This record gives sequence, C-alpha cells and structure tokens, in this order.
Amino acid sequence: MPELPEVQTIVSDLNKEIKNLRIVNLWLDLPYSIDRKKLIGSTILGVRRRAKNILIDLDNEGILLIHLKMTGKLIINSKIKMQNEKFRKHVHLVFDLDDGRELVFSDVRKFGKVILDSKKRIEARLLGLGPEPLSKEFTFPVFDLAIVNRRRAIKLVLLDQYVISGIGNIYSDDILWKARIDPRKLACDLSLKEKKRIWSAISNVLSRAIKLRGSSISDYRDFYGKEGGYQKIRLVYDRYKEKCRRCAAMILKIKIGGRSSCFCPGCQK
DNA sequence: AATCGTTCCTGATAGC
DNA sequence: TGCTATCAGGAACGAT
Repeated sequence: MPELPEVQTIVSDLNKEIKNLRIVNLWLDLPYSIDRKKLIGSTILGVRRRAKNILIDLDNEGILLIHLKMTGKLIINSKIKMQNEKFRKHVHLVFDLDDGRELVFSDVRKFGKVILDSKKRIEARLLGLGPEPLSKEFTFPVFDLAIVNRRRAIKLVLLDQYVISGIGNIYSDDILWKARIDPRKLACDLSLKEKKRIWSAISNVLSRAIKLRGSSISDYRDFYGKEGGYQKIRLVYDRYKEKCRRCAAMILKIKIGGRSSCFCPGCQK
C-alpha cells in the first residue's frame, strides 16, 4: 500500500525517467477522467507529490493526478513485464511516450484514481490537505496545532490526510511504536512530551523508509518493478504474534476505527 | 464542525 | 481436497 515513502520513491524515479517526454498516445479500459484530446501531444514538465497523490505537470496548463490507493502501480514498460499474463491482466492505462517507451498503470483492486484537469482545479482539490510531514514547515507547533483537542484515537488522527498528509497504516503503526504510544490513546489526552515523541518519530520513520525505497509488504513495487527495503526492518506493522523488538512482549493486532493496528501492549502506553 | 460507519474491489489465506 | 468466509487497504461519502 503506497504511502508517502513509496509515492516519493516513484515520483523521484519518474522525474529521472519521463521528464520532458511527450505523450503520443493513450490506451485505457476503465473510465478514468481523461480527455484524450487534451492529453495527447502534451509534454511532461515534471512530477511532484502532494500527500499520496502523484502530480504530473503538463505543458498545456494541465495536471495528471494519480492516486495509487492500495494496489495501483506505475511502471515503465519492459517487454518482459508485458509478456507476463498475470501483470497484463491488471493493466488499465498505457501512456505511449515519444521515446518509444510506455508508462503503464496497473491496479488489481481498481481503487486507483487517474484524473486529467486544469492546474487550477487540481490544486483546488488538494487545498484542504494537512501539512507535509517532511517539510520545513512541519515544526512541532504546527503538529501540535493540527492534533490539539481531537477526541479521536491518535492512530486515526495520524491517518487523516486532512490533519497530516502522507501517513498510512504501515507508518502510523511504526511511528506510534517508536514513540511508545498506545494507538488507542485520544490525541487530546497526550502530554506535551508524548506529542514531541510522536512528532520526532514521524520524520524519523518516514525518512528512513524513503532511504530504503519504501515497503513491499503485500504488493508494492517501484517504478522499475523492484521491491523496497523497509519491510525488512519494520518496527511493529504486521508483526502480529511476534516478539516486540524493544521489550519482548507479544505484539497484538486490534481494530481501531475499522483499521487493523499492530502494537506492543508492553511498552506502548 | 468533528467524527463514525460504509462502500468500492480482488486475491490471499484462514477455517472447516 | 475443496469450499466458503474473512481480511486487507485509502478516502469519498452520507449520517449523526
């Protein structure tokens, strides 16, 4: 499930690989909101990330917004990949580029979103999103203000893109383990010290994950089809019934607001 | 205004 | 072995 580190990895590689290329054709088999006439012939100026959205800036004042949701993948075409029947089955979009390669979007569960719209309208859609946790603007007071008085489990607050952007289920679990906080604890009940621990765990965990090119726990793959490395060193996510890396208690899995949540009952208070 | 539950979809796997 | 039920997940949406 692509979260900030996975999306950032893909965006960095897209910038290396497809910048300044022209889109010369489009194939799709799901009703994505893309006007062919506006897309074909446009040139890619660059690729950015906002929250978990991939934004491809085009030279015609348009932006292609791609949200991978759970199983969306963006892959640069390789003949080997496309000959693989299992992979081809879930390909729903193919952008032909003017260097002869193809930018391929596949999505097993079909939750992914791909929209072409004007710069103005795409940016308007993204307006309410919370601050970027790895930006300079994400100081402790900014974080504190975003979560203060919220009568919700801190786990759910961290997952809310309109509070802080980019964190999903894997990294919210790991952040709270690192900060030694029970995920069920209400945000409004956290002490200043606890909030500071969470704030510093956010940048620590996310930047470590970016260095390792994300987590391939279920089916995330990068732009080249390769796995990330964070899953090997993950702190608590999906370690249900295993021993805590810190206190050796058994990791529990519970539901919080419909989300599965792994934590250590021994050292997360 | 903030929070909660439901929904979309498919493949993997747990349980019988 | 083979079937069915459950689970996984982000975020839009409607209800409270």
